[in-house]
Amino acid sequence: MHPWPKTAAEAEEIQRRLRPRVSFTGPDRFGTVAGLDVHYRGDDELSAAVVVLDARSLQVVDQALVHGEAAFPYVPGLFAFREIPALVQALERLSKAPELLVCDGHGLAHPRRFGLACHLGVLTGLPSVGVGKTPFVGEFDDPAPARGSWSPIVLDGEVVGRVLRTQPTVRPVFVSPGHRISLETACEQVLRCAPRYRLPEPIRLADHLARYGTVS
DNA sequence: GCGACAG
DNA sequence: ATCTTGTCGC
Repeated sequence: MHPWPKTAAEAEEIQRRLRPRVSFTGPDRFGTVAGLDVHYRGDDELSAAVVVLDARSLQVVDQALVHGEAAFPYVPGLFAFREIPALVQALERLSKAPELLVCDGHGLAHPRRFGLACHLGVLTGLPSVGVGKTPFVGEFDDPAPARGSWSPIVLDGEVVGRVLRTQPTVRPVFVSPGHRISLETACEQVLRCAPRYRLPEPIRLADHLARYGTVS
């Protein structure tokens, strides 16, 4: 991870410079799907995990876990600079690159339209989608109670994501495109990855791996 | 100016 | 993110 920012101003400048590289078109079928998550143990110590699943069976086919330190303080809007170095290292330890990255954090639904999912996608060149557990930016209505229901997240008059209900009557998740994917395909993939629980399986397993050191 | 603010 | 018990419901 080349020149890493030292100040918030530098970090924002990097976001504005990389933002134009984001693409919203790409594959709409994926053979493998990777979930990424980071677990903190203290102020700076962290564990970054990546779990790769067969997109069809949702069975684990690969995984990687790295321990390191946060690369930047936590600042809303600059969250990616904290976890990206460790997450990229974890991705490099996989036997082969996954076809889609499911990130724990927003993508386009970001103040400068360049959240963690976009950043990770652009740096790796891989399709990516952002899945947030809580809202960050934009306005939205509560989606209907049925699984698959959704409502748009609007920021400055632009649709930047969707509030998606992955399970009946369960609190929805916030989906936004990362890189090389459309909002429609992003939601389709997140829903397919969450057949049983609120959070998509790739993220649940990555969280478990980062937290306990093992999947399952 | 003040408050809110992904993980 | 993390600090934290019991409790309600399928």
